[in-house]
Amino acid sequence: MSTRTFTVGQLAQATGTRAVTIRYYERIGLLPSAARNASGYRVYTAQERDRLRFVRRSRALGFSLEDIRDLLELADHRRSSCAAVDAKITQKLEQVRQSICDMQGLEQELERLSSCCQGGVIEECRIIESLGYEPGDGHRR
Amino acid sequence: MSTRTFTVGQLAQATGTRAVTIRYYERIGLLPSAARNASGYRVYTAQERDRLRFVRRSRALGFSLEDIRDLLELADHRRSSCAAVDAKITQKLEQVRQSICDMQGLEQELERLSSCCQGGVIEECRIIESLGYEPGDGHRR
DNA sequence: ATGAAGCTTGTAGCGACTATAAGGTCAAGT
DNA sequence: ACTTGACCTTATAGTCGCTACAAGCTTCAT
Repeated sequence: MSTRTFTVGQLAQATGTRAVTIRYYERIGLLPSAARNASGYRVYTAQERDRLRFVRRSRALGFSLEDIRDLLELADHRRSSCAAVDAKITQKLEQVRQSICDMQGLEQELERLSSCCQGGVIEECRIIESLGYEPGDGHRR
Repeated sequence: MSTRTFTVGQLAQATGTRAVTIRYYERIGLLPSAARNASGYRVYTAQERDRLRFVRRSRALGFSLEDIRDLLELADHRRSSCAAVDAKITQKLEQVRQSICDMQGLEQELERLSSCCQGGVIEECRIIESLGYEPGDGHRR
């Protein structure tokens, strides 16, 4: 049995998180209060490392800390249905797909703007014009 | 000649911005300090409306307020080359494309996770497992 | 005259960190 | 034994782009 423990810095290393972020997660109650050694240093177990990994992977998938709080709560009830978990995943998937669409809209608009730049001066710039701006004559010589 | 003026609320209406946001833009110096009428209300001209429109369209394209500060500075120098403007657009386009790629990665990962849910209980849930979490036995009956 | 809507200012809050300060602890080297 | 440097502790404030709230003044329609 592995009884390896971690300091906050080692846990940071092992999970690709910053130590300050780990303390932040503890402060907001996303992670439980860590045990302390004689001099007050936080001490973590492999299980806590896994929990943090779960948090970080969920974050990387786009879940908010509130979402993750819910996911952890769900995950801790081993005998409950995982339908709620799947629902969360599906919902996030929908959000991500919507974001992709939005971004593709931006991409097209930026392409259009870029292509209409002929390399002249601001005064005739179609980009600025396209963005709805007619600068004043403060600098018109 | 149109000498129409706007109150902050009318400007909000005309540009799809909230009045508080307009005041916020003024406070951080993104928009110049507005003129005031006798009772201290802000009074805007059509030119200021256009400037705000430019800000909002740029925001909608994904530019940060700092980016927009730069764009406005560029746009106000009518005789300068618009190469710098085009560079900003191109750079943002690259960022947007990168974001789309990232999001598509997320999309795939979420699809994979969702498809591996067989509708059982958390204990056997591949989703939770895939996210690197092995819950403790606090709830194991 | 009254009430609602709109304006003013200032301050505090959101999410998810990040940065800074001021100090305590530990291991290694001299 | 002492110093150095890396690590740990706490608390507080800052980031971005707003949003919300409070407390009061103005304008407008009824």
